[in-house]
Amino acid sequence: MAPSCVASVPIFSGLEPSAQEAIAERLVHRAFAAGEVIALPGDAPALRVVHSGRMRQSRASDTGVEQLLRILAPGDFTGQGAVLTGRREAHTTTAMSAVTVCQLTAADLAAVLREQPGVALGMLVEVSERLTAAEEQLAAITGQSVMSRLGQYLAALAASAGSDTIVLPMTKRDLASFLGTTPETLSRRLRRLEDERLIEQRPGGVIRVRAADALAAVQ
Amino acid sequence: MAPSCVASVPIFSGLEPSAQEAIAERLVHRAFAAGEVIALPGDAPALRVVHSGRMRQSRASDTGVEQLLRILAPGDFTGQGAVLTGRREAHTTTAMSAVTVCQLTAADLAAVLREQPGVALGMLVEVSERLTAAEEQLAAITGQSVMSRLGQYLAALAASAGSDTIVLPMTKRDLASFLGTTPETLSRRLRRLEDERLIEQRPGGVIRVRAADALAAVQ
DNA sequence: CGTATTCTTGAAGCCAGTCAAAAACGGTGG
DNA sequence: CCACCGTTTTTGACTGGCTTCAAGAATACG
Repeated sequence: MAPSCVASVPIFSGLEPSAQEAIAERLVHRAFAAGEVIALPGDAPALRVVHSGRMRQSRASDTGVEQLLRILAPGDFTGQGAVLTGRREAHTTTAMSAVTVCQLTAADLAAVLREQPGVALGMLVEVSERLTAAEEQLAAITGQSVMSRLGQYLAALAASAGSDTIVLPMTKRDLASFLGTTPETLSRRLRRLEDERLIEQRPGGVIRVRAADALAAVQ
Repeated sequence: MAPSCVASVPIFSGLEPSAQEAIAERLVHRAFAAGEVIALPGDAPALRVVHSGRMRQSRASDTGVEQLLRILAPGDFTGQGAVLTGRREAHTTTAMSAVTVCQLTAADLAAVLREQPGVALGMLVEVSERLTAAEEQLAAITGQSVMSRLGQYLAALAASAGSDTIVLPMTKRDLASFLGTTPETLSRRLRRLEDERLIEQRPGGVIRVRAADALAAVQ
């Protein structure tokens, strides 16, 4: 399992076999059951790469309101913020399903980055994309209504799925947190989109997008 | 000026003199007057390092509301998002004062990153910190009141200045945008903080913090 | 010293949050 | 296969923080 893990991870897969083996030796594998906590704020820094399953990452504000930041799928990594800056972990990470992760301590990651310059570049590209996404979301939350954010989210989901029937990749409660609102408001906005004939809801978080263009342009 | 520019920039300053010279040859220097636009959404990607002066970076939502993302001081860089992912520039960057920048095209940055592995690592650390900051702000905007965000901002400013008298590093209009609110609301909240004897406002954006602890804990 | 911004203040309206409870859903064991 | 239970989701009523629009005051700058 160890070598296949390294090979399946984008930031390591481009390396030569000998380099991959060196990394595999340092990696620690861990498994978590659905719902289990993988990391809490204040934990020691560690780079974690998802091998299988999905995990959710959130951050609580001072008042306790939780903001869902992202969902990590196989190949995605997390923990670079704490590892690179020497701070403690700032996020809460939990397993959404049964999850296996490959873990690297701060010291081991430092060694890998020194020996394998390509890894830093791969991580840099990924972190840059996340930063752009976070900044886009910041602008959307301060400048657009919940209705508008929801419409764009659903339109984007349909576009990336290449189908007009989509399955929400998380519970509606989580989607509300991700969009920066409450489950009550999300429910009402979905209802309004249905009333306006832009979507059609079916059980199990299945949504049929009837007018993607209009959905992405909702105010 | 060219060599001193490379030496004064954190992501390049650690390199050997010969490497710095190689980078200096690729750098293009540009100067901007206060208020001038340095980059607009849709511009061709380029890595820009601030040499002198300060510039502001913002992002507009679909409805036109502007979100101030950050202010760049000498040594800070921008444009990595577009350069690394091959997309077009997403932010608006303007000069707050007279500004000189060192610029690197996407192709030249790629060459530098290939030849100088240490640069990618330095950029990775910086971009990671920005991502953490953006995520923190995201959680603050969805989970805390304007009052609370303002209190924490002022307390942090006083702490980093090491003094109880601080000068706002931007106009109040910009601060409102940065905090995700409007100038009107910011004005009212500052007034309330004065009424509660937590701060004291003086002309020119000068604020005396009278109770930093209470300020950081305001709800 | 005049003028354009920036900032402040007032009044009114609305979007979204909160609290509360009913309804729907999904999984489980008998 | 179906009744049961906990969770998720929905709906209703209400509240409130913030935004908006508008106009006046203060400030900065040429």
